[in-house]
Amino acid sequence: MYALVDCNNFFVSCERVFRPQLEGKAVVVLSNNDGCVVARSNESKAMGIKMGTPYYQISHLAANGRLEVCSSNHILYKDMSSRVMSILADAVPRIEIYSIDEAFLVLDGIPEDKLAVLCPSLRAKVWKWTGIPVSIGIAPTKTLAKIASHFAKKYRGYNGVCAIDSVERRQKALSMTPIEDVWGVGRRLAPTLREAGVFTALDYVRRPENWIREHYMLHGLRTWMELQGTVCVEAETETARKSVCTSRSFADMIESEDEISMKVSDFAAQCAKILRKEGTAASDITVFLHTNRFRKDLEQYFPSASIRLDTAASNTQEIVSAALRVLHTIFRPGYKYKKAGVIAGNIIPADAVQAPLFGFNPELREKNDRLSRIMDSVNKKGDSPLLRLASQKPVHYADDSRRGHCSGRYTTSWDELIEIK
DNA sequence: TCTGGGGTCCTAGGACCC
DNA sequence: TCTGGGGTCCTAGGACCC
Repeated sequence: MYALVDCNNFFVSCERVFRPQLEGKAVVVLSNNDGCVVARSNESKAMGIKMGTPYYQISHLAANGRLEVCSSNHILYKDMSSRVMSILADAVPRIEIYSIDEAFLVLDGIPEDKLAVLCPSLRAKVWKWTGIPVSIGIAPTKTLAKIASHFAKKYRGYNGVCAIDSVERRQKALSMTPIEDVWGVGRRLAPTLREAGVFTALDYVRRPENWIREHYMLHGLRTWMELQGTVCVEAETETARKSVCTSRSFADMIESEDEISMKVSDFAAQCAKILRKEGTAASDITVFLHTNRFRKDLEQYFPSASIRLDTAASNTQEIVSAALRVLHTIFRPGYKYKKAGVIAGNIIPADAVQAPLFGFNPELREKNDRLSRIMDSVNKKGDSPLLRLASQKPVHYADDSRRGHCSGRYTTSWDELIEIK
């Protein structure tokens, strides 16, 4: 059996832990630049505010006091997440952290009588120790556990824990689950399924295997089996990540290549820092630019290009230099850019980097790597890097992202940063 | 005026090999 | 006019997830 533990309205719940006055109120958490809604309390959901709603469309609600607004505070959310996850990890032999607010518990080998008390007590413990409310769904497959957790969240009678542990319960749950709520059925598939007369998860499993295979291929077949209780989405083995991406939308559109270069340098430096932290190196560097897709009155341009380094790298100098070279090939003047990003791909363990036979300068590589290590040790404190390349954003530049409603760093320290300043 | 960020997997089709 | 058969690998793009 699997249990899916899902934190309720996670970002909002994190904010509420430290600002209890938000309890019972309609609250939303906004994305970068206070752009759009990424988390909602039950009260704001009830007001009809949808996920992804642009903030400017609901800002009047905040102005007249009907809605509380928080800018996103990922440092806080990550810390709260690790607290929740460590409690879960202590309780069961095996846990797979699926996202910042969700984890699958692998319940194999836990006797049934213990299972019945484990999940409710775990939920109580997380609540008591962190202040985060969670819902738990228990079922033989991950896809069914997802459905069970929806029920646990939606109906108070379950007290936050719902198990799909018999054929009858499964049938009932499937019949009550709209097809678009099934894990693996997204925005694109749901409308075509409905057109084909598939409205619920039960409709879906009643279709013959061949029909599923023909229209939805391997992915659809897996979901079809999982919904019937056959495990297809296996327990994850710990896999190394394959790419790392840093990208941002800009509060204001940017036209100059110099200014974009500064941003791209920062993004590339951030990717390099993550590579080093994880003990890996990348050899594919991709840079992309976006104009503002919502401005139909402006010329649009969405370029992207990559280069492959001869030798996988993780030092800031080489990654940034590669990113700037790529940027120069795609940048075209005359456009108003709204977003840029850097992706470092083809990631390998740092100790598996192979140098090419020719054209590789080990002394230079060692020098670059050492410099990056030194930068890391100096920059360790605080989150605004003190040492950076000249191509990056100068230290005296203001943080230009919009974050008008940010909460404090209640669980992580500012002291080191203040000391440095 | 104002619209997020970061991932994974799968498939089709092209490039290349003999 | 008419142009094989079989295989692998890589990549771009599309779908999905949170």
